[in-house]
Amino acid sequence: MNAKKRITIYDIAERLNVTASTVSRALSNAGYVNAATKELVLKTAAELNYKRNTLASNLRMGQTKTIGVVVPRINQNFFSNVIAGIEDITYQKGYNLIICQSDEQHQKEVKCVNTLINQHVDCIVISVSADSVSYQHLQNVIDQGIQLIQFDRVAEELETLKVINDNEQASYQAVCHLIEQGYKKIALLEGPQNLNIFRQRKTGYLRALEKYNIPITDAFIVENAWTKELGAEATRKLLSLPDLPDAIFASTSDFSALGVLETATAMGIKVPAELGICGYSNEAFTEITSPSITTIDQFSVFMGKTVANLFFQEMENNDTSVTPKSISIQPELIVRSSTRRKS
Amino acid sequence: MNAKKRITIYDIAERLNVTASTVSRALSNAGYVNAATKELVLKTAAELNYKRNTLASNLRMGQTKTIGVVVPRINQNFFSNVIAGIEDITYQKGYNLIICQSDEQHQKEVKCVNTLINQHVDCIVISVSADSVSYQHLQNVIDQGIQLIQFDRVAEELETLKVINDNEQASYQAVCHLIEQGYKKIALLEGPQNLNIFRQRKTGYLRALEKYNIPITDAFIVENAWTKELGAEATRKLLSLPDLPDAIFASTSDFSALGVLETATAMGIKVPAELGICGYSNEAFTEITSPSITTIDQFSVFMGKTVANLFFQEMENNDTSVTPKSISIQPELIVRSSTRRKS
DNA sequence: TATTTTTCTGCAATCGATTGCATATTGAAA
DNA sequence: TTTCAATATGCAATCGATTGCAGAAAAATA
Repeated sequence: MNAKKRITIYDIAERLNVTASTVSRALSNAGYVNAATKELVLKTAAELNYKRNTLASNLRMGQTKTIGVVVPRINQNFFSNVIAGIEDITYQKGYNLIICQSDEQHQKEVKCVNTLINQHVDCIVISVSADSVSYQHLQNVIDQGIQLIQFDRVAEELETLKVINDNEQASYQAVCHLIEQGYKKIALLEGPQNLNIFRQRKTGYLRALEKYNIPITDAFIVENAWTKELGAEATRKLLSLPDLPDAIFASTSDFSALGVLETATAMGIKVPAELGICGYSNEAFTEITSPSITTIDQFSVFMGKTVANLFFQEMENNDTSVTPKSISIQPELIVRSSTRRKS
Repeated sequence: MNAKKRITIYDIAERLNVTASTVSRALSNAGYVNAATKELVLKTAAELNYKRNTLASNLRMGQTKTIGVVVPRINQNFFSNVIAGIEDITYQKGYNLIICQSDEQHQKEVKCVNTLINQHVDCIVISVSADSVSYQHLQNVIDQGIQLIQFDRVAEELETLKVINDNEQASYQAVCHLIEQGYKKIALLEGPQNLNIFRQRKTGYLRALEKYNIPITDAFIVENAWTKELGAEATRKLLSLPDLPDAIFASTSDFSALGVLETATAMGIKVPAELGICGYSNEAFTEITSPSITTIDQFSVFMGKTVANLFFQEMENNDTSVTPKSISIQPELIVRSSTRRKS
């Protein structure tokens, strides 16, 4: 690599017979600088193609104007949308993003978080990985005086800023909708229960059943079915029970719901007539399957924007004033063909 | 914000009655350090919860072990997959990623690139935005001695490392396939011609027609139809021509192809019997539409890995030895129901 | 034991930008 | 003309980690 030496403020200073101080002041628009000098500096900087060394600047200033984001999977729709939302806001404020992927592995997550701390980011935004158990690394972030914002999948016991979906309510609504459509034996595909979001979705499911006085059937609750394949497998199992369910709520994801749909279709079971299907996330494809899949929209881009805005708000009133520590976004049930039996 | 002072090597040094030099050497495993001293340093560092200040380190060392990535849209499947691929490799090597989004706007792209230069990233990976015209900002990157790697959408005139898809060949194959299936009047939905990829795809289309001695019908070539909506609109236009096409190659994206499919279906035109449809990108949904859509897989994650590996290779043999400057990945035509007329 | 080599540690400079303090210049007010 | 404020610039320290050089201590060799 051609490691040419970069132009620094000293080069500019030398050329103009002033000191670096003056150049610095001219470039950063701070303090007193003669108008003519300033113009000269600016002109010379442009000529020499000067680029400020952010490292040096940040080191001196003690802040990096950088936000670190840790998500389980960058290329998962929900997360990439959240990131896009964050980026939208932070870009406007002149902040940078460093993005890390935990790959759903606790150990990698810890490593990512530590790297971000070392990088002196001003804030860490995280959605914890599925196999997280300990949260020492997050406590660490707080101890280092770095703003920590959790979103979606959060460690509830940690006192941090949080942006979450009201999963329980959304799930409750979805199941109520199924019941109102005449489904009576509703199965639940649930996700890893160490994640708050999946616990909440389960609670919503149970609450809806309770409201309508529908007994809970243990066999209808299937653990850990959050990929298309696992959804398909769960469906095969459910549909071979002596007492069949008449609806399946894939609370884990739309992919899981897709697995359900494909399996049911392959088995010659009619959706929604014989089996109702509801997913979670409002992935783009849910609209174009046949039948289209009822699901829950999480407003992911908006969620990202909310996270970023929360950070900037918190920055501004650093007077430890009491700001709401947890923002809850109301997801929306999107009813489509896969659950519509009544007009 | 609680800006607690962080522990530095000086704090450790003071506590142990040695100098920062020794602490530094102990922590970075470089130079001579007494084994006992080293152990003490390590122990104390852990106790005090010391985190190295990467800013200071990078400033001194002149390298950041960071790669900047600029893409048009973070949350577009192809790009988020490429990023995931890059991340996979760079993570293993202990490198960080800074991700920026140009939003398909040239001006924002320039700003992103400049920020990355300021951040002293070791490498910039970019796929240019749709409305790019000038490439001065990229020339800048090179001039600053930063490794530049272009992928997918590249400015061909710039002499940089490139990782591209063989778009022309893929497009050629797709159209040949259509012709072999008996389609004779094939329309093309093309993308912005200032992007190399769309020019290449058009060339492939023309080459295929030529091979089979099919005359070019200007009315069958529709400009700028790269969203679902634009694809739908183009389809309405095409299907109201006096002389109808019998196939549409949405060379821009699968979304465009989806627009075609939906419009055709709504108009009561049978796919693939009356109209063949081929998309581009192998988005997840192409598999689950009915009929499923023939498309081209770009191996996006692999592409990301290739980009990252290329960077590290280039790093290692910095002796300006001649490495291939351009890697071409062969995309794969995935034939599905939307174009299958013959068994 | 004397000499050379190896190991250990400290000193001080460095990376590039920023900033408090001091000094110098200019201009305005008394 | 004197006095004070405002403006302009320089000096030098600072942010935290790294490293070449030098001297001291320990170990190895003659």
